[in-house]
Amino acid sequence: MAPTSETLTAERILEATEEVLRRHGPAKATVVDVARALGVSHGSVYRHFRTKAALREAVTKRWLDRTSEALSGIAAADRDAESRLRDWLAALFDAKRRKAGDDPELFATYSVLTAESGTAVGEHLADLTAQLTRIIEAGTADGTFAAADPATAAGAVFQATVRFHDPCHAREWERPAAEAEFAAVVDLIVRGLRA
Amino acid sequence: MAPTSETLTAERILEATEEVLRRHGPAKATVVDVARALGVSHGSVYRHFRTKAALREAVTKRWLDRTSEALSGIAAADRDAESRLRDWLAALFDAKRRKAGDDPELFATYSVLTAESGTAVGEHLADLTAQLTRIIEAGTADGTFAAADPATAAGAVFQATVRFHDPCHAREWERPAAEAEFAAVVDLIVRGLRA
DNA sequence: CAGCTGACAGATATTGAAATCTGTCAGCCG
DNA sequence: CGGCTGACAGATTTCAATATCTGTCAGCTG
Repeated sequence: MAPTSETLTAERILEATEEVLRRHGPAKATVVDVARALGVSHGSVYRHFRTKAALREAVTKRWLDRTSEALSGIAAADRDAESRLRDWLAALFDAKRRKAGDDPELFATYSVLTAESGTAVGEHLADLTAQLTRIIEAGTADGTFAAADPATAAGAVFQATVRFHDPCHAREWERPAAEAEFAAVVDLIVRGLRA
Repeated sequence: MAPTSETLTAERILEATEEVLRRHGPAKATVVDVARALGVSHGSVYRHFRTKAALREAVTKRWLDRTSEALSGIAAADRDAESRLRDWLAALFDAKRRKAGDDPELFATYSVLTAESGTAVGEHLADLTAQLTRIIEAGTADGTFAAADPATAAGAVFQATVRFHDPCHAREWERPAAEAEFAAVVDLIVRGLRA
């Protein structure tokens, strides 16, 4: 807000961009707005990010990475594979549902950003399925699960729960039945994985 | 096109509306266009459908019903439950993917219509899960499947395959990996249902 | 001289006036 | 008399003029 005199860094630009996106929404947030918030000319912003699209993608990546990190703790926990899988899926659903419910406008903003993102979303999804793969590998090793190919199984689990983590289904997460529907899908999946 | 002199019926209006939607798309299709195509005044259309929204919903319902009918044959076929389930899911995916691939504009049109629809889509989904429920009930009866509550299981199966029939995932149906991903999800689900 | 500025060209978005559309209804026609 | 028409009010959409934005770069400044 008040033009700080610290050196202009990519990090500061990303913070200002998040703030501008939060205030103006994805359609009206401009590079000029970001520069104004930082008290610099918009030319300076282009010194750190080649295009507006690159700036938006960097903000998106930061946001996605925060989710990945929160979940990786559960994936790496020291518990039986089935509990970890259930907790991980529940945590993913919960995080998404909370974000969508608490601040719908901000969530809509990031939904637009992820839709226009080039590689950031793909990498994020690859990261999440890698976490799932680790859980299923552990379960296969200790005899809980029987998966010929843990990576394929992880992909199937991820896609079978798409309704509970993909933004395009956000509208349905608020319905009272959502919790029971989620439980039914997870039960079906876990039974499908068991040895 | 050429103003026919047959009596104006709801059916004829629906056909003309489909044609206008196909030509102009959902954003530009107007009631006046439909009336013009039929060679009548737009006031006459309002004699058969109270609002433009009701007219659009009726067209949507017709379109959805055609899908339901095509699938109900498979659901009622005289074969073992697991084959019927696999065929039914494959037929659903195939029908959707073909529609989206063959005429993307028309598919986009109907995606808009279903998104704005009030009850028609809900009824269609209820119809499809009812078909699934019948298959799973049959499988439970003959010992193939073990489902405490076939209706709940059917809902879970339907939602676990959402990625392969919900229009909001249409973009992903064209990717080469889609077929293998579908197979993996169906295998996981079928294993989860088995006794 | 490294980093920032601000003017610029072409692309995109906003605005408000004019055109079109939705939904109604009094009256016409067969 | 039942069904259709066409004019109408208010809402929505279109269109073109205007303003703003993106991305570049020559030159300023500390």
